[in-house]
Amino acid sequence: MSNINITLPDGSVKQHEAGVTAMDVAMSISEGLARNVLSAKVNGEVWDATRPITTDAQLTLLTWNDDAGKNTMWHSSAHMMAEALEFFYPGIKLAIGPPIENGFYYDVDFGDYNFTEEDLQKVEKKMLELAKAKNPFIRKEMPKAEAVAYFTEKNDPYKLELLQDLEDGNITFYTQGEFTDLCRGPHIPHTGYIKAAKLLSIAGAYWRGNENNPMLTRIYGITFPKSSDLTAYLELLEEAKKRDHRKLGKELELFTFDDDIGPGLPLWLPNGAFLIEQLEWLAKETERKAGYHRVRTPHIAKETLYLTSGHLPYYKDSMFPPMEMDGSTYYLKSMNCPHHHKIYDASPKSYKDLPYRLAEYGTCYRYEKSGELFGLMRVRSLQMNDAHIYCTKEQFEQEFKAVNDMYLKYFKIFGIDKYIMRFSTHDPARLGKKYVDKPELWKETEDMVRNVLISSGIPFKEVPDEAAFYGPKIDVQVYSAIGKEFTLATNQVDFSQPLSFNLTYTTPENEQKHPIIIHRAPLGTHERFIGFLIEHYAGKFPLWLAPLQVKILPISEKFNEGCKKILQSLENYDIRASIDDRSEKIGKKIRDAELSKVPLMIVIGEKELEEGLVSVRKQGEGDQGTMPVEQFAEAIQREIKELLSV
RNA sequence: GCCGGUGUAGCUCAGAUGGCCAGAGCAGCUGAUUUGUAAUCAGCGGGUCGGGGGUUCGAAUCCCUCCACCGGCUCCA
Repeated sequence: MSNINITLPDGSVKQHEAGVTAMDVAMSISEGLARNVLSAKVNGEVWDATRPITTDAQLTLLTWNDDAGKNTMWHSSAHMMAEALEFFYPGIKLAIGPPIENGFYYDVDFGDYNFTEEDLQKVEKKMLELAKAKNPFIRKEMPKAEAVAYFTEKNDPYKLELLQDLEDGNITFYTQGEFTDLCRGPHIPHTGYIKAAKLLSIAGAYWRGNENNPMLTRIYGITFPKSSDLTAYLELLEEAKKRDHRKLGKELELFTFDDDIGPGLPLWLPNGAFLIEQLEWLAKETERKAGYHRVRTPHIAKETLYLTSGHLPYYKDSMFPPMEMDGSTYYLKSMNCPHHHKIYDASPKSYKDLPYRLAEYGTCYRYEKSGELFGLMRVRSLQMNDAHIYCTKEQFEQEFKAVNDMYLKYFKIFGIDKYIMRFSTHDPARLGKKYVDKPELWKETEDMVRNVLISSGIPFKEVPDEAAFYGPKIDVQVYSAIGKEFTLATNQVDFSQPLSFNLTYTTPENEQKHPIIIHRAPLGTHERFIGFLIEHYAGKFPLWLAPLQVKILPISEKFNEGCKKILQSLENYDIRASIDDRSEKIGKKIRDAELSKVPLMIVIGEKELEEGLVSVRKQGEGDQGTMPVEQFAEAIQREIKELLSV
């Protein structure tokens, strides 16, 4: 047996016999480490920790602390769940069972059986039994013909379909206990690594994600190497539920839905409307300083507008149905762009007018399919922080960068630090179908955007075939407290609509040229942005946003009159306050104020009124001691200023 | 739109197997109390049991249908 060199992440090289496994290497380091190894990265590829290594290799041992290690365990867990399912429901057909961000799922065709939540528990129990058995995962390479024969015998059309796309010589099977599956791997050494399992939910899912394919039953689950991890995870889920914007929106009286108004059409209650006005104020201030003009446009327009813009053929199905009026067809607007283009075009433009920036909190209506609606995050009526910048090619870089800087400024104000910029480009194969057929312009604008992104040092991820039909776009992806990923804001480049609308400007050489358009919406829509903020802040809005900033709590009704004077002084400082003048005990008033998440409370009794002081209490933090009213008010003003000047 | 689930008072929820006037807590209103840092006491009002249709002597409960919401899938200019 010859020796091979194993290079570890710290750069050290160890000699081992060829055929050594990652597990053997781990053992040679320490037994404790070996117990935690789930899989291993061998020359960049994730392998079973028990798979023999026959050549010199870079080796990274993967444990629960590595995403790849977690994925290995969850992937193995999906297999184990499949084994448990086959135990109870022989003859079911299995589709795919991958690991996901939090756990794993398996798509299953149960035939006529209706698998419900009640069935989850016994499957869960069986899984734990299988885990205890410490069944090893055994990898086996398989010729394609043999694999096809196996699944033909097993009568599993889904696996056979998957096999069609796989190359012969590249097919592996994994077996653990009584279960064998077509699988690329890798897997954990044996099922005993799984100490806790929870099946979370059941859902329908189309085979291969195509809505024309049959619907399978998807079972979601999660497993852990320690049962305390599971408990912690379930607590986290509970916490997330408390932050759900739909729940908090009701509790804090921000918005509501009504059957007679219609699905996806939020009604903004006074507190929610206040948030909207604060955001609009912020946007207006920011955009004024950045040289935008504010405009206003109607909520409907003629069909001809959307034919010119080219939106109609792409989006007809997701627009509200048309209205016939006076011999013309009208649509509720689902985007503001063409309206703004018409404003640009209302008068001739010269190069001296550019960049020309038009901003509007525009109200749009989109017919989202009923199943796609989701609280405030996906709605049918929305108010967008929209603007369009018309500029020359030479101005593009600077304008685009300014827009990006505005995004970053907003993120700082709101303390959003977990986000990614997703740069969506076109797919040349779909020119003329999904994308306007201008290959050279696509390349040019995509290069321009990419260059700005690189030169400004903003981290981004490039995704092909996700662009808008008229140009590449940058989406800002954020993560809500309940773990869902959302596009919060979007930023697009458009070389196409200036041509469709024949928008031009006069150059210094007295020629007519088309501008480039930047579409941008850093605060997205009120609906989604506020939905996100509710979860982001868990309903505890920062002082400048909080609809009510201070709740004044008199110790007893005797002091209500005195509190009115304090209220008056706070109002003179533009502070939003109100008095709890009910005949309740102070403990009750504090409790109610705390639950309503008002950021500041002041407790007022005989002592305070005599000395001209207020006893300050912060939401969630308790008693802060006493201070003069003026000092309290100035502290609030100072904090707000700091929050907004980033 | 598709698969599965849910729908009882403003909110959170009880109401096996169909059977006296459909209940509780919180919130609301009225009164008493006049309170020192997370729930004072008493009384009162409030419900087409999501809508419609059916089965039955009798339906919140069983069946059909529509609507809305929830978990996903698909989609997201």
